[in-house]
Amino acid sequence: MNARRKFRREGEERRRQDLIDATLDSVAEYGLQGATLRTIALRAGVTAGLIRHYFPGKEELLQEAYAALVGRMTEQAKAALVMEDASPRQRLAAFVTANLNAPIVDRRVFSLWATFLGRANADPALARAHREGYLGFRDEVEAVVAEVLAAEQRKPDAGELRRHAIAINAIIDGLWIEGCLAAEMFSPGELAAIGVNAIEAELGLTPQKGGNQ
Amino acid sequence: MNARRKFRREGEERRRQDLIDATLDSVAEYGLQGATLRTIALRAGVTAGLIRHYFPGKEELLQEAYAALVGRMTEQAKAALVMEDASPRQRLAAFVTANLNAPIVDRRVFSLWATFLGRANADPALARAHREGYLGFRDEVEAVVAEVLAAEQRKPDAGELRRHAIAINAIIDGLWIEGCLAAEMFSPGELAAIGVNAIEAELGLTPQKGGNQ
DNA sequence: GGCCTTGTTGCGCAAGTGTATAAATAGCCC
DNA sequence: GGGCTATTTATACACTTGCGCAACAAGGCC
Repeated sequence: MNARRKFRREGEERRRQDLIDATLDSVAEYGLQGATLRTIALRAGVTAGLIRHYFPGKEELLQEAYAALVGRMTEQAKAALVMEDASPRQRLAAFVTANLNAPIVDRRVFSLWATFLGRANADPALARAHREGYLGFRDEVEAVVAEVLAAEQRKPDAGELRRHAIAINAIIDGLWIEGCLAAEMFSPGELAAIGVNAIEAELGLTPQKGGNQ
Repeated sequence: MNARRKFRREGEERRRQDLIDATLDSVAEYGLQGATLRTIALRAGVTAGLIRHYFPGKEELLQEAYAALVGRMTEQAKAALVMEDASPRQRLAAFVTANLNAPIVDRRVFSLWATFLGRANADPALARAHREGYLGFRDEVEAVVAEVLAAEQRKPDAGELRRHAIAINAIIDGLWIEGCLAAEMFSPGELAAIGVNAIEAELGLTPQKGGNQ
């Protein structure tokens, strides 16, 4: 009796990923305070002590988890931009639509985003991780906007371009938040439609017949 | 030696407010995990045991603190709407401008907002407090938008009005976040100008000469 | 001024935390 | 199949946490 628990050895990268995923799950469900090493380990199917074999401490685990989250979010968001043979305007619309539907609009992701961002004030490492992801996102927006306006024969100066990008970024972020916090208040696709309309109005694009395809 | 600490008796309401303020300060500075009863009490200038004289437990203290925060935020936000002798369009612009400048655009407030919202997923009481403040805000937006459009002789149906309010709310929220997280990236008044422009574009208002007063 | 109420302190406690470390065993190499 | 090693478990530890409770004293009341 009192037999020692059976276990399997996993590859290093696999185990690290499992621990990071378990961390994100725990934070999303119980918050930062509820995400203890024991909770995380339980969810990952290991014992708490193992975590220190892969991470110097809890803080580093949390930082890596946040970095992973930001990485996945921006990766998914940008993925919608790689459409070949599409007009800039269509690509912008597709980008907005992708960012205002599942899986990006998601309560769990929002909960994680807010939780970590709340600590960014006190933790420079988290603040940096956020800043990098955010600026990358906005650069992407600015690039597409430039293409859209160029296709319309318009030549905005740098300041105008920047202000458009800021506004469009705000529209996407704001709608994303509304969708995450109260998904049941919107019909499917409604947020995306509102977003595309608002953004095309911001850019002064003339509405296309049939709404927006 | 070992003298007992001197203290003053405060009025009940005053002490409760002090404790709530100390709680918000602690959460903003150290996050939810760092906001321990002892930290809060230290900042309030009392000992930890006293907190239980005013609140059933830590959870209730946090909930009341969040409710107080939401109340103050929406109160400040709505205050900009009570301008007499101003056109609806001017009132809308004033509302947007007020929401995109200090003291509403503030790192500390954002940190608190994000921290509590991150836990709203798991804590229904926090979720309710947020929902109430949010819906009140959006109703306010919708009412002003209705006035603005009426002044332009336009008669939007309920759905159109709702979509405008959603978009405008998103613009304000999104710019608010950008401002809170990276205030140094924007010149004074820039965010408000971007917001007013975006919102007037959303509503299809013709630009007024001299930009927006 | 002395008493009485109750706001307030100070201390203790059990539960839970992150970390340290020794003991065990899974799985590869030969 | 028998070691070797590094992954994994298990346990211990010092510390912090929220909470309970008894003693104390501040300040109103007579």
